[in-house]
Amino acid sequence: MTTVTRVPRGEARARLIEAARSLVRHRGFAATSVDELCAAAGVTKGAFFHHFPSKEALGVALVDDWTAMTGAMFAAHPYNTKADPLDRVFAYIDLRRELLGQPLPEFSCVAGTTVQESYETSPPIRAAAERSIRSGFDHVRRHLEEALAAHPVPGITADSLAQQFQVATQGGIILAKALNDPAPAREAFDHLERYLRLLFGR
Amino acid sequence: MTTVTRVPRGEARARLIEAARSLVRHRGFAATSVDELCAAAGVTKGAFFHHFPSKEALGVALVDDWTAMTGAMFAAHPYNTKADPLDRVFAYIDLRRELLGQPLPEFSCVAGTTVQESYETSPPIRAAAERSIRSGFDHVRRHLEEALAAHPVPGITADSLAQQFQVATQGGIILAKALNDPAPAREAFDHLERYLRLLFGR
DNA sequence: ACAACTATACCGACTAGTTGGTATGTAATC
DNA sequence: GATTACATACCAACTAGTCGGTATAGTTGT
Repeated sequence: MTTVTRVPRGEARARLIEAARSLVRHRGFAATSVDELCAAAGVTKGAFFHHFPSKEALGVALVDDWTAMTGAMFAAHPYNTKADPLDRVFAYIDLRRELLGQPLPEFSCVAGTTVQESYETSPPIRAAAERSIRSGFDHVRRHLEEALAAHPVPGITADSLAQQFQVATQGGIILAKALNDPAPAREAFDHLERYLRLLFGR
Repeated sequence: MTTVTRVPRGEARARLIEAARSLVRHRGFAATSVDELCAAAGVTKGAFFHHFPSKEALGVALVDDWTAMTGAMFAAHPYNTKADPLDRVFAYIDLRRELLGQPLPEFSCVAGTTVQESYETSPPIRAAAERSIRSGFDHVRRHLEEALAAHPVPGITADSLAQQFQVATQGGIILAKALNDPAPAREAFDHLERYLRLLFGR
């Protein structure tokens, strides 16, 4: 007697995205089949193609959901309340380092993983990844703008500095995957912090 | 009358790796089929499985070939002859920035792309990517060791600093792919150079 | 010098299983 | 009673990998 615990009506879409987030982080997008996705979500193919016109469309939805998820997480964090903008930036770095305590597939970035496979093959997914990455450095950019307004550094823009946060994040993840060790990802933030302290004279 | 220009005997293996390098950079490993690989190399499936026991084996060969290729390229470059180790490091950064002048798929890193898809699904490919990444920062590490010996910086090791070169490289590539623009990759090296100048007081 | 043998390099048809996607049906909800 | 939210059965195309065969190069005995 197999207990057919069905996914409650209305939850299929969310479950599919959840399953996709996990599977894509572990295996990548191309290597994850629609059938696997459905099995992991506890849903049939009918449900899949009811909610998404294609696998590609799920990819876009996945990345956009990721953008919203991470955005909400960073926006809700108490580090935003600190008075000094540079303190907020350093607290943000602390937060990112904390995230690296989880197992590797748990801190890997859905947008970063996805864009590697789709930047040429799927414009819609690439565009979604771009939105995600941009939203990522928009978070720090505001704090950096404030910090630079109070303490200008010649030749440095908030924009290009904010990009370095994503460079450290994404580069750190790849190193961690290649060396099978989260340490280099952590060190990437150590160096970024030191760089900022040198720039701002802290 | 179709001119069946056959690949000369003995070249099939090299052609397959060449084709793989190109296709993987454009589409990723999982999304590239063995049939596509053979077609691009101008070779049949018999040749493929004569030289490689599996698609995974080709992946390993591809990444190892990549390691040898890039290693030889950096080793042969004139920047190695400069007297001052830090000058060598800066010249290396210049070289990397120059490479970013090519179209995106041409400067993307085979190891970085591959490890994203295979770090959990294929231990042999992940191991090959690890070799590649390590060989990548071994190049700069020697120069950094010399530079640090002459001008020690408290709390900084050549190893962890060398890793930052790969972080900048890999992170820059992902940003470039996501934003569809090589500029952030170049800026990653600008910031890395400024960081080094601050650390070493140049 | 040449035939006989062996090993390597490659060809191309085939297969069993998987792929993304569809067509049609049915139960719940508005 | 119409729309939404699924389930099930199905399909053509493609997947990695196999297998019997052939063409070429190297080796060896005479």
